[in-house]
Amino acid sequence: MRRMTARPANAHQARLLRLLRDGGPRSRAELGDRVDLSRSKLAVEVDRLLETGLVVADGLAASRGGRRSHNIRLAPGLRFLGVDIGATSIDVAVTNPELEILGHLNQPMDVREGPVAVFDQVLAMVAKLRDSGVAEGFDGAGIGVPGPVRFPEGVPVAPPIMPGWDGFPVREALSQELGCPVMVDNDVNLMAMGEMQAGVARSVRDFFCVKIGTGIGCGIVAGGEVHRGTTGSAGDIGHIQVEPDGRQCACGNRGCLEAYFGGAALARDAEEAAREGRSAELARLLEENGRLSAADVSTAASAGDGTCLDLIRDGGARVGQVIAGLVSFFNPGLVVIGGGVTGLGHTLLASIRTQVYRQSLPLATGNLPIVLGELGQVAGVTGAARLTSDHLFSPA
Amino acid sequence: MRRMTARPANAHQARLLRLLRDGGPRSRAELGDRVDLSRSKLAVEVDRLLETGLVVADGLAASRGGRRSHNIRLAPGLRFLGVDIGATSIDVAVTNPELEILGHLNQPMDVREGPVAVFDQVLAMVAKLRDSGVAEGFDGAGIGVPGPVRFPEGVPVAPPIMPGWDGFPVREALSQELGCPVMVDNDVNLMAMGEMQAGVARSVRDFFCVKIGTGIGCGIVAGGEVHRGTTGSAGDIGHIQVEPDGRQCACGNRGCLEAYFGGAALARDAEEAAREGRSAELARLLEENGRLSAADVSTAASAGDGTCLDLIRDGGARVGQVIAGLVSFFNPGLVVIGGGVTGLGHTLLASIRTQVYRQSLPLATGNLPIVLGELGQVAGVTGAARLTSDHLFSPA
DNA sequence: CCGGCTTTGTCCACTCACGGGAAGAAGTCG
DNA sequence: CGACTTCTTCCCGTGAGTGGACAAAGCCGG
Repeated sequence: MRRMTARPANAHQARLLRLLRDGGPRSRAELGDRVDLSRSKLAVEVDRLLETGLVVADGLAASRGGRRSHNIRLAPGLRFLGVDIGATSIDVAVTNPELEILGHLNQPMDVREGPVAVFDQVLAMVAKLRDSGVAEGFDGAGIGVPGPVRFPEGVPVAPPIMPGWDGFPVREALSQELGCPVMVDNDVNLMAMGEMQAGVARSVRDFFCVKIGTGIGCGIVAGGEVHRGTTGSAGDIGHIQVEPDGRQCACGNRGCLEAYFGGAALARDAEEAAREGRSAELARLLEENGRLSAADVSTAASAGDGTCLDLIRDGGARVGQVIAGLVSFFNPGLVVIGGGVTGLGHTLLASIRTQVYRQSLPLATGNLPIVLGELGQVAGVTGAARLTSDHLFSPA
Repeated sequence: MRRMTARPANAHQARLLRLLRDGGPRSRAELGDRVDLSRSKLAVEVDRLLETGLVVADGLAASRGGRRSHNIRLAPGLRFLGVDIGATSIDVAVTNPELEILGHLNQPMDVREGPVAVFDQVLAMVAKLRDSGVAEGFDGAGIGVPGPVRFPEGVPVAPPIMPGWDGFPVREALSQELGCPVMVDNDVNLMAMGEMQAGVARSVRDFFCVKIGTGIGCGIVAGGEVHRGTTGSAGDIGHIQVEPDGRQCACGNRGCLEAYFGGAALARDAEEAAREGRSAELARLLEENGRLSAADVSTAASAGDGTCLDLIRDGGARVGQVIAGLVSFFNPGLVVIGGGVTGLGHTLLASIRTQVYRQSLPLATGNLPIVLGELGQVAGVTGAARLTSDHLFSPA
């Protein structure tokens, strides 16, 4: 099953490949308009790409007033695999060379079951996608895990919520199984890359992406590049203190953001509210399922449950408080909110916005959009595919 | 007085110039070891640099076992000017091409007197340095101002503590007066560049630099590059909230960091303590001078005054609280503390460290040095010179 | 349908950057 | 003083890249 996908031989070829990826098929002439190369040079490079099979000719382009040009597109058989391992579920998707999703699967699974069980699941899902006919083999794969990663080696380091994964050679193992190059990164970084590729953050060079799921993390993009930090733990904002001497947090400290908001905290608060009789709706749902989740809060809130709306507003204010600080520090051009709890939608967003606009200085917030991510569940896998293709479409 | 300093013609020449700047004079052979160029190519580029006068031959190098090599150094007549405008004082310095300081002046001055008055002062100081013989003209100048700057244009934008400077064409005006290219940046960014050039942050690629002076700011370096943010206000951490519904701050919000710590807050707290009779030492100093400053607190603290030590410890804890959050977010490899109040020294540092190490996650703090800046008062001007030479030593 | 005009693709000769060999200059060391 | 090493210069071969010329292909008006 091993594929040896060719790699561009130089920066020019890499540039051309990325243009074709992000802008779709184009004529040679249009490519020429975009890159600063002489016509002869361009012809040579395109010919070489055609030879290696990375791009193919694809019919004639529309005329621009003279002789018609031949269209060039990325080899349509190229396939990228994106895997997004969340705390409680796994997403797997296959994309074409333009990073459009051809097939997508989602399956609940607790990451704490450990790398072996998770890998089995991932491989089963990959097999299923393969059987559905969208791909035979892969030219590259990207995988996101919910914890810090030593990026160059592709190995998780000291991940708090995924015991058993510390030091597990994710890249190595997956590359072995799939027979293609594999990139490993933190799931929030991939979400940020996804939104940069196909979502709200297209053409934004400095932004961050707050993912509120079971935990809370943040992908940082500075100058168009993902900032991973010295040990790969940049963006780990779930344990920033929001309340001195506040609630006990699982990490051992007190008053962490995650002790007040995020899927886990929200579920706990909801159960408490249900038991204390503060919300009939929640009590009913608790009775029904035996336990409550963030989704239940979302449901009840849309049904107009006041207690739930308060929970969301309070949580949004906490997150907003943290984001306000980070906005002052980083001065981004955009803030994206994503992750599982985006079901909470505009109530949450409004609450976050209020807090940020009130607390940060006008110069930093003056023209700062705070928006929900566009890609939802596929942000991570899209980002994974982007990371992979960025790597493959760079000089060998 | 106008000088037309030559610029490197290509990236190779720029590389060589920076090597000579940061590593001092070297032989052609040593240069060859550092850059990936053939002997012939290197010889050609060095010859061209010699022709333009940017570098000069300078005697013979020590033998490495064979024929002795000719030393090459940057033209010793090159002069960079660094200007650091603080809230309450101005620093001006002249450096040689290796960015070593040849002459340095400091003068108290309130930035609120406006750009015209400040410029007069700066030009007077420059003239004084010129008269002292360290320079005749300048090949480039860098200037730091205590507020956000639109970097490409070299213009301050909406600076809270320097009314009258908004939109003042600093680059334009200074360039006119000095007859050389001028770069303008935020003072904390320059401090960070200074520490990166000649201080504790040499060879660190991701760090930030917290400057505690009258206000509190933070220079951010990501991937070896200063991060300025979308509107140039990145690092403006003085108004991050540390206490919900806390003290009223001059910015209109409540509970800002600067309402609790920094030169202004410290002076106010000290005067209050003196009036309330909590510190005999402070009361004496207040009587003597009519008012108190951060420096007085420092003096009293070294004399063992308990109230002052408490003030410093409390302030350090507040700053530490903010830094802890930023460390989680950014995961730097180093945190540098600088600015006027570093006179408070190790009491402050200890307090900050305690807070950060306690509050941030082990992975981010495990190997995170938190240190005082090495350069003190010359950090800003050194950074200004560095910024300028970076610009001059890049392809035209 | 034909001939001018535009755009695109191919070819070719010229230039120039670059690398590496050779030889000479300048030192070291025994 | 001679063998060896290191550094510098000279020179030529290679190959990449550019720009112009020309051919091919299409549009459009007559």
